[in-house]
Amino acid sequence: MTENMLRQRTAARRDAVIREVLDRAWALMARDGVAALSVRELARDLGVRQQSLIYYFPSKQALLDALFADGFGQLQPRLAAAGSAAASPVDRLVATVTELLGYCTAHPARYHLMLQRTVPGFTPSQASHQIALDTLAILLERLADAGVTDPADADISRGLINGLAAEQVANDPGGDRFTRQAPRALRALLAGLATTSKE
Amino acid sequence: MTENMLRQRTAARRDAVIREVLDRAWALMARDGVAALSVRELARDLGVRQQSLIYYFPSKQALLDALFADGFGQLQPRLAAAGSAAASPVDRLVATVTELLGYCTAHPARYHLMLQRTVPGFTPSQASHQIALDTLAILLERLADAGVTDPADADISRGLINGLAAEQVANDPGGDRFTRQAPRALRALLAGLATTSKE
DNA sequence: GTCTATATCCAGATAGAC
DNA sequence: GTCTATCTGGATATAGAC
Repeated sequence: MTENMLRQRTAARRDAVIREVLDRAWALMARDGVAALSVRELARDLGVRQQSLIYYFPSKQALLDALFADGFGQLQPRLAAAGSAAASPVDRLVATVTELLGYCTAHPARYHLMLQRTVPGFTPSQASHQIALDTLAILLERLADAGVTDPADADISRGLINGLAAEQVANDPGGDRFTRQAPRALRALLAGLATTSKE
Repeated sequence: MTENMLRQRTAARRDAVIREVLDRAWALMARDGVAALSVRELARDLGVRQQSLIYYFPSKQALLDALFADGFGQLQPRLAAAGSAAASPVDRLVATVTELLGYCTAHPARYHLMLQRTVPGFTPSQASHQIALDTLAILLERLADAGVTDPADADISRGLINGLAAEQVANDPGGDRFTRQAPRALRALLAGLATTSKE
């Protein structure tokens, strides 16, 4: 067994541990809220000492940043694949938005950390922020394909999408009162924007 | 001087102290974020001991609840008065939404506490929640006057309005990139909803 | 009404043994 | 890699003097 093979094995094990830590962190956040996550409690939940986690994540900031990047790393391929069999660009946009809203409402804690971004002292690193921008780019591309090329109109559309997610998570958690309106809301907005002058 | 007059004077003084505490709390939240507010720091800022504030607010929860109610108590008359000189129901709706978005972006901390509601352990009391509902009712009434009578369409409209506020506060704080689109966005959505079937 | 003193608990981070 | 031990500082809340 060469030294290189050993290094691969230990690296793989390290990745597996990190994966488990992130999964447990998501679970705790889902249960108690994003702001309630403490490294101590996470460690207790994992059966180790708080200090041992520092070996993997040197600070709480680093842990939150890893979670942020992890969330977008999961969301991005889902958005990219959404509506691949759609009959029209608008249908594909609707499918993409439905996928996004499904993710947000199924995982309110992720929505809070990744998109709402009101977690106490947290700001994503530049690298993690880039992953978020790349993911947002998918949505903007689908919007453009559906005819929303004006940046102002894209901002409006983003607002509607984010707003449906926000209302859903805040005022009907676990339900679909707001998100189920997304297809009609989007089609109506697109139609309205196309016929409403910019005064 | 009767005992009753004395009681009034001391009650007035108590109200004045409470007013000052709330104002300083809003200022600190605006500076450091809602979640960062601590009773200790607030007391330090006011020049008293943390324990003295408990005389006015028995717990941090009570303080946050008072702030929540105070914010809606200020917002409600502003919304009620908005667009009183408007030429049409739609114009009045636009004026009301503009007022709301102006409040949210001028006071992101209030938006966070009152409408975003992701403050660690905070849930408003039933009484405070009612004030929030009464305020929301003004917006719903203006929407109905503008022709949005279908509850589903009202939900969609709420989503758009809240979403523009959320995007503005999160992605262009201090600017007006999203909120300035509100009039066009609203008019377009209303027009679109009126002509888009519910399939 | 405001204070001192204190209780109790929790957080994140560091040093260094093994 | 994980541990024990410890540091440092923060939080909310209570008891009781003045």
